[in-house]
Amino acid sequence: MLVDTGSCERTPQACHQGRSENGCADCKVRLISVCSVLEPTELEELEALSHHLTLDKGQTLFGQDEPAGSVFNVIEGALRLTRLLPDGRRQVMGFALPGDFLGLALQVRYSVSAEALGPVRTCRFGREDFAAVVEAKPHLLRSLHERAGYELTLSQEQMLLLGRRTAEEKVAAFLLSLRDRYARIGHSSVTVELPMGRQDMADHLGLTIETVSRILNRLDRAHAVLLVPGGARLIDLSRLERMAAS
Amino acid sequence: MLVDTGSCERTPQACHQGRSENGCADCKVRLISVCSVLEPTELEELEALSHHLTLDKGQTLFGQDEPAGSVFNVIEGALRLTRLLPDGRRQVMGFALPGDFLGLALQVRYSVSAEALGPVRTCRFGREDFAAVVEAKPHLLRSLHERAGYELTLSQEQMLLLGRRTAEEKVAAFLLSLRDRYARIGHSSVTVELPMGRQDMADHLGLTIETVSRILNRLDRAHAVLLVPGGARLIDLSRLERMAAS
DNA sequence: CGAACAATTGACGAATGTCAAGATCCGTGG
DNA sequence: CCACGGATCTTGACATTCGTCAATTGTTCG
Repeated sequence: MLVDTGSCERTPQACHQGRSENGCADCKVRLISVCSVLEPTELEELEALSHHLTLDKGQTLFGQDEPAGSVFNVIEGALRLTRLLPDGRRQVMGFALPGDFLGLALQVRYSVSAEALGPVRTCRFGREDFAAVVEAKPHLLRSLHERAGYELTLSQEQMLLLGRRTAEEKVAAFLLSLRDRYARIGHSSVTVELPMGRQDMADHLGLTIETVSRILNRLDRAHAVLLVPGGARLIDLSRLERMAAS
Repeated sequence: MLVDTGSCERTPQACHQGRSENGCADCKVRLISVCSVLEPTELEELEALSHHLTLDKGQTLFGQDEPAGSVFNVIEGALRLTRLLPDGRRQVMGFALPGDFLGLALQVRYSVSAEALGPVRTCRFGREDFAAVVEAKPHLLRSLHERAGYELTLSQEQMLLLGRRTAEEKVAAFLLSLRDRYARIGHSSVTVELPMGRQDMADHLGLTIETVSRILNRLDRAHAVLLVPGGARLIDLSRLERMAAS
């Protein structure tokens, strides 16, 4: 069961806030985030509106259908983005990694909830504030739109996976896609970090926790991957790629 | 099997082109399309760049991974948007209806292929032309971005369906969501048009054609729906809603 | 050390897929 | 108008994948 220690939006006093010590100029994710399209002066303008916000493992950044008061840049850590069915069945729509922007559709309500998988650092903006900046800077909107297009492509890939792949293909494709996403943000390694638990993977892939566990261990025994605590080393990439049937 | 009579982009001479007789001013979908945010003078400007294009049933408007030469407003008819796995398994990502804009992410390649489910009329723009207009009109970009957000929400809904719903829930939810989409574009009716075949529904819901057929007929026998050629009358809405488990 | 949680493993069952046979629909051409 | 043929849809019998339930092991952290 998930630990819900409350949303930061609803209980702001529970969250560490305040401007980052050194500002946007040496932000770790500046070059991979939406901010990469901003000029130095624009960056300062945005910085004036920013709030630093950190979460601990299990904390909720925002909940599905809540009014979208803020938008966020993920600086460090990972979150899971989920949607619930009334009876409690859960679908993990995706995982947010450093450089990702949460709330990029600028919609009135959040369409998913976002929960920290471990310690997370974010850069928060009031949605209205941010929308005003976007209104004045079409190239920022353009950048958001490009990201939305990328998200759309990712979710199409995920629909193909959920609808038409077998359990083994799903797990293999998941490991490979996670590796690609880490590579995109400059963290390339044969060992893929898996900050989420087995249940999160299952809810992302439309499987049960038992099936995910069985397949991961089968891949391990077959020396296609090497399971390590909190991650998996991809040993036989070409075999995984064949398995994933991409 | 699908009839692929060739892409219009590759064989333009096979397509009826030319400006609509009466222009954008009395375009049937103007008020529900992206064009709804344009002023009369802007509309004329866009009209100058537009080409009318029609398709017959089974024709391909564009193919997955092709360079995105054009973007389209759907004026009349319906298309299926699909992605293929190398071995031929197919996922229908969605169905495009009148008022929908194809290519709204303005990406370099199409991420899906689009095939006409029946006679289709579209309004075509060269992607570069359209992008230039968008560049000059931030409120048009804003409108595209809003639509992208809506698409993102739809695809999250679909991921939840594919990953966590049972076959019966999938079919019920599909019928209801189609009804909602028709209502959105001003075509409300208890009888939902089903311009796609059973195989298309199956590939959209992550099921087989036999399962879709069995469930639709079971719903019919249970008087929850009434199957009619090319559509379904939703008899017992509240039962369907309970089934869909939304 | 021990309690709580997370992951693994096995035995079994159910939902859905597969295969195969018919029925129905629909456009075409006589 | 009717008859034909192909495509689409329906239905049944059976197979398989994956889920369910339950027990066990492993891990984390006071």
